[in-house]
Amino acid sequence: MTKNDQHIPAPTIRRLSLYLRQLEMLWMEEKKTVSSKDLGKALRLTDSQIRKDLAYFGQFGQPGIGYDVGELISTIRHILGTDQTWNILLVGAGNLGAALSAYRGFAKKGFQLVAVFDSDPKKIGTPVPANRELKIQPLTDLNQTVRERDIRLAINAVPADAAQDVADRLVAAGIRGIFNFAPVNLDLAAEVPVSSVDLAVQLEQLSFQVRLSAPVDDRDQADHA
Amino acid sequence: MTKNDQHIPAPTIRRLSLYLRQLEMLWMEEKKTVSSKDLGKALRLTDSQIRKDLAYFGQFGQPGIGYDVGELISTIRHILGTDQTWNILLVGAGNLGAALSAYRGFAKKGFQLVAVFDSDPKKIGTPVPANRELKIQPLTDLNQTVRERDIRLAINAVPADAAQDVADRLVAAGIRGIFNFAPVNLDLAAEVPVSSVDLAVQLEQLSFQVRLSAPVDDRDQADHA
DNA sequence: TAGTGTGAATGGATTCACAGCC
DNA sequence: GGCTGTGAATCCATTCACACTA
Repeated sequence: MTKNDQHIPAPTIRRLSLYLRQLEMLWMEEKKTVSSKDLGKALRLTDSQIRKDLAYFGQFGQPGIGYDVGELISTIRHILGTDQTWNILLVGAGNLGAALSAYRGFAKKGFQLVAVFDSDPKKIGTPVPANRELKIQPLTDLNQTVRERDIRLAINAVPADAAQDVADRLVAAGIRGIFNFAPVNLDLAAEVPVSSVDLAVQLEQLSFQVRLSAPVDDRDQADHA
Repeated sequence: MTKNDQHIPAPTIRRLSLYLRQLEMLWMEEKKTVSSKDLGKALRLTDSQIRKDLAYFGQFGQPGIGYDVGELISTIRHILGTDQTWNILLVGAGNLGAALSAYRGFAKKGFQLVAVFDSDPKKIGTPVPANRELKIQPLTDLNQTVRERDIRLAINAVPADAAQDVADRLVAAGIRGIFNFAPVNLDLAAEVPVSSVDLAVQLEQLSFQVRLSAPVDDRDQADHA
């Protein structure tokens, strides 16, 4: 599928998801084609960057016209692997876990939550809020469920001190990729990709950027914007 | 504070947060010093990268010894701006908002949630779950509350179709940085930094990486790992 | 005319390699 | 011996510029 298996830059892959999101919006608005310039304006990227990114995977554009929105959506979905449905599981039925299991955005992209696990004996067997077909399972079910439901991706939403242990068990059970919410560095075999979101770290990054643009320093607020 | 206001690469800033997280762990374990090599091993980075990152801000290391853990923690906190407390607010008291308002990790890093807003009239005035001191406020309170509580950062956890409107109102109210959970590109003035987390996009990225390392293609699973 | 695809040029970030210090 | 700080070299990603096409 890719043009001849050269190496594709990681930033390109990240942007592909953004292109897709924007293209899906255009599709809703019944736009049939879009140029790299227009896409770039919406996403604050240069047009040449978009063309180069897409060119890694083939030639989809029509000179003078632009890209076909529908075709490009299918293509990017295929590249990213979301043209098929992925079964996913969730470990950790706390506050965050509950919110994630209720989130509709996953299913919209083809990620189907098919199992929820927790280590708290009091929670085992209780239904998952906002997804009444699922019951919370014990971690001892992990291997069997992963095999039976052909699950490749897992969301890890347990507290920091349990995260590494849970991650190890996920990998042992056959999980191939982990979406990690615990504020720790998971130490896993390199073949198991990990995508981490550390909520507090993100805020920290914001606070830095805010201070850059607003040199408040050690004094009280100076309100000359 | 920085060594003479040269430009600091964005990736360096991102890594600073990871260094800090790791250093705080070492601090718990009562490690007094750490070398760039050790830090690098834990975070899967090269030692020279860590030294270069830190050198942007001054000279903290001792040749032959390494870096003083406690001192480096204070320094990075100061650089990132988290040596002081930031008041933050949250808009959107749905599932995700509830989980975020219950999250302890923010306070641990010095981010104090002091107000929660929602547009649903039925929710106005009800207490915030897991934070009984706060009551959900209407968006019309925004300007006043931001001013009175000196809030600079906002978490935007409203549905996609409301996100841009809410973001505009946040900026108008004086918010300086937005942590955005809606799966849309916010179009804001460049001076207002935005840090976005799109949960579905992250899973998409994972699915791509999994397919890279596990060429399953269009056939059934091939189980020669 | 409007817009793609792509080699060449540029710009940034990472790694190397080593002088200097504990 | 162990480790930092930093110029130089390398590597990688982005942007430029233009031939080419509808």
